[in-house]
Amino acid sequence: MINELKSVPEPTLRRLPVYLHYLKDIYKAGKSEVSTTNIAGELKLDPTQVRKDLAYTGIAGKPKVGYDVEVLISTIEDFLNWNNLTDAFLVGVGNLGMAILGYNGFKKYGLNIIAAFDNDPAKIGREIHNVPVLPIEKLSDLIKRMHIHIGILTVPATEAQKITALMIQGGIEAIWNFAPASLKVPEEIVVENAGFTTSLAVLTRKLAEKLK
Amino acid sequence: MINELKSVPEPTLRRLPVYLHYLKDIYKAGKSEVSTTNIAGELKLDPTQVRKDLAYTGIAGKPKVGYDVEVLISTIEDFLNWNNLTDAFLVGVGNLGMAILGYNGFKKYGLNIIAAFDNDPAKIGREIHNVPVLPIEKLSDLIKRMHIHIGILTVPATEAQKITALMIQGGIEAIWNFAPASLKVPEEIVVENAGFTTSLAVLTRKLAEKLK
DNA sequence: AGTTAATAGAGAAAAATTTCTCGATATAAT
DNA sequence: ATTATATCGAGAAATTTTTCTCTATTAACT
Repeated sequence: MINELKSVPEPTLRRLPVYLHYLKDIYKAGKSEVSTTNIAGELKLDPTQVRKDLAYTGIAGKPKVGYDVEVLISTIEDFLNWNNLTDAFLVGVGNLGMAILGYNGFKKYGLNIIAAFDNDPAKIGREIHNVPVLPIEKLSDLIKRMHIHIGILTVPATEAQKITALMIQGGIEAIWNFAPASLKVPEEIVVENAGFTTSLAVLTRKLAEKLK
Repeated sequence: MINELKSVPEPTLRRLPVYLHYLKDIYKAGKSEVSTTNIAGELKLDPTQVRKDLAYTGIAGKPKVGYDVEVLISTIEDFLNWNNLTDAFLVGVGNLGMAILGYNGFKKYGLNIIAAFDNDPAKIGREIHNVPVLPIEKLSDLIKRMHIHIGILTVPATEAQKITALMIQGGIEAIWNFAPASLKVPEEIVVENAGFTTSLAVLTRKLAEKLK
């Protein structure tokens, strides 16, 4: 039972990167200490909520002062495992897939995309932003051989389940799904849906509510 | 007070597009009726939860049968206002901005991107996937003149607040923010953060928890 | 027609999440 | 040293969200 990680409420988890970004901002601006009163005020949240969220990461603050910004940043990053690079495969080198390959900031978030896969002969064999594009046929086997844990899914919705099956066959642990589809996976596989449509639904509905 | 739209719990809102996708799938497959038992089983949710979610859209089901799939689809789409096209501007024609411009499925979600903005002279004046790229200087004024309600923000985090200010100056109503930054906006502006990092945090933490 | 089975919908209960209250503690000012 | 102030952290309360329970309704079967 040693080293077991306690599960965190998902709302908390979703706020942590928001804190992190703000903390990096003020760190760059020279602040070395910060209180939850300050964070909450800036991000329009409740101070107690921020305190409880931060408590999950295990950090301790000092009364009257708050938290050491530098320590807090690295504690959150550790908590999210963003200080360890994890290799990942990306499948689907379309518009979105290319954009993701082109964004070279993922290393900051612990993600290292080492290969991409597609079925378009025009793309296979090429390198996109220094990442080689390989044929889908090799996906399963390479996941297995290279012990890849994270698969990034940027294929059309129609292909999503098929590719998912291949990933699982190879032994993938987690899938970052950008397709607007809900994947069928065994219980133990981590799936995080990052499709635009969820977010867009929130936007369009709130706008409709606002404009009556 | 007539025509006031009741506000929906956000968790519900986030599930609606998931239902919608599944419903379209089974509709294509020829099913004309569906029960929440079925939906919930397929999406691994609780049937009562699905029923309560759907109830927000105002649809009524029939005992023993469930809901008419076609009616349900269009009811959800109406609810999200995806049956009305809303014009939008996109700002920041980088990797992600281009990918979004290249995805021509947004009309299905009620979104019509009619112009893009950037400060790169090499891009200004060109058309990307039939959308003209204009200089940032014109952003504010065109939002005002064309009564644009939705701004899509795909600029680097460092520019995000600056562009946000320009959008608000023009009178934007809602911002779909893809930058990993939390924007400062007046209370009445709708902001939906769609940055990757939130989603990635959930993925990497859950994976870390799973692998202990 | 009567019976059975499946499901919607309403309301209650349970669980999760957020917000409030308060005592303890560290810092700065007097 | 004493006092005043800001904030953490623990626990309680309130709120929101999810899950459970039950009744009524519809359709298919006997």
